[in-house]
Amino acid sequence: MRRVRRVFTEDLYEGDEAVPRDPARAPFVGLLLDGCLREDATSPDGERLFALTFPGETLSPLGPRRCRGRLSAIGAVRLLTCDRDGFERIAQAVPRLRLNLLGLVQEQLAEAHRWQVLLGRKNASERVASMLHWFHARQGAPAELHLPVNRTELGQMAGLTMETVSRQVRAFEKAGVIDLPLPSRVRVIDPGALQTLSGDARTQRLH
Amino acid sequence: MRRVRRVFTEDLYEGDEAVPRDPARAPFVGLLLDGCLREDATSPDGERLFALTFPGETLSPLGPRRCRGRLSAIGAVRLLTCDRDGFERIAQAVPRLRLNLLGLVQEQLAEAHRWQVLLGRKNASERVASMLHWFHARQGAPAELHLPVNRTELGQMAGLTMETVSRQVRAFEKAGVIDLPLPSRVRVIDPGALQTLSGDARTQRLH
DNA sequence: CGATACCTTGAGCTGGTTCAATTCGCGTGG
DNA sequence: CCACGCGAATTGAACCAGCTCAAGGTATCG
Repeated sequence: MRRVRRVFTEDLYEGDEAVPRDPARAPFVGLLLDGCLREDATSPDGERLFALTFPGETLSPLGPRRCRGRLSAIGAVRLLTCDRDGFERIAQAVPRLRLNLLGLVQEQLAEAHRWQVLLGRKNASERVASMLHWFHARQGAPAELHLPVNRTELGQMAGLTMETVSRQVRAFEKAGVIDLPLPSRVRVIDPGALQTLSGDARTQRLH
Repeated sequence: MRRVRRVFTEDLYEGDEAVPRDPARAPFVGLLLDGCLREDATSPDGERLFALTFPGETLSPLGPRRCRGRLSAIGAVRLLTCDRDGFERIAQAVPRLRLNLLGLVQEQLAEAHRWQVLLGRKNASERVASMLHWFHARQGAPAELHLPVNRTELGQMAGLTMETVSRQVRAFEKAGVIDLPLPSRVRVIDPGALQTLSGDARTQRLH
């Protein structure tokens, strides 16, 4: 444990500050302690929000392809990081860490596949329900879930327009599944209904 | 090299035969020598084609989430595989292999992100052009690209119906970008046009 | 030849986009 | 405190890309 603490450093970022991704300087692995991170992909027509990271989630090492995206802080961020050399040093002592590292990337792969299903097979209502349900679960199922991004950016992640996102969110509010004291604050009244609306309740139950 | 050959085994599969994925028995890493593999995801409403593997591409170890999908052969398949124990043994001798293993999973992550962009941001024409262009490149840019799956399955991957896939493919044929001696055989006349039509030509060039 | 499985094409429908107003939350200055 | 302004969210209405449904067309095989 002492060894781990020597190798990891706690980095602080302000809102909109970029987290370095250049393999030489960037964190090799990271654990998000506080705040949110956003990953923007650079596409031919400007940047678009691609993924969010919530507290307790990890950053895993990036392959050469992945570096194209921008990673930046939303609000104040505390990030526990470790560079490649540091990781090599503790991995030498604790070989099991290498397997954990593989698991980290695999978890991201699973996440990417969930988005693939969302984008490939779900309609607008299911997409928005899925996002709300995922974010709610990933934030530890709080009474009030915080949306760290606006409707346009939710739309970018789900492949929808801001208008469609807004309509679906309001529909859930009218249906009594959520309450919206503010556009960015969502009180989840019925998490089960959200999951059902997301269209993958059965898969979850079968496993 | 001799050590590698002792650890890897060459497995043969027939068309539609399933490749084991149980983490205990499944190939831990694999190199596809001949034929094609398909990966089907089990969703609430039946199985759907998720991804294809072409000769020369690799199979990487699966996280617990990923095992839900079915991996099976399309036609006659030669697969060079290695189980977890075998991998541990040679990795002990050749530490660099561990990093390559990570790179393998990262490559899959990059691929998943390409599909995420396709499904989230592209229209039908761009999706079909992207698929054709990717498959063409991954098969080594042959004069005649082989589509190992039917229109319905192309549609499942791209989030389109078989009819839309058919219409777009015919449109490319009429535009003189491809030729279709048979529905499953695509002579790529103008690979550059395919890439332009796919909508990510600029990104490619910038890098 | 007939059967089968896949592909193609057409016609209408519709979910989601687009475009164009409002409306809301909130900081600012009078 | 209230009017004002601004950015985001919401709402409405028209439109259209892709879906659905239906009717052939075509390669392959026994």
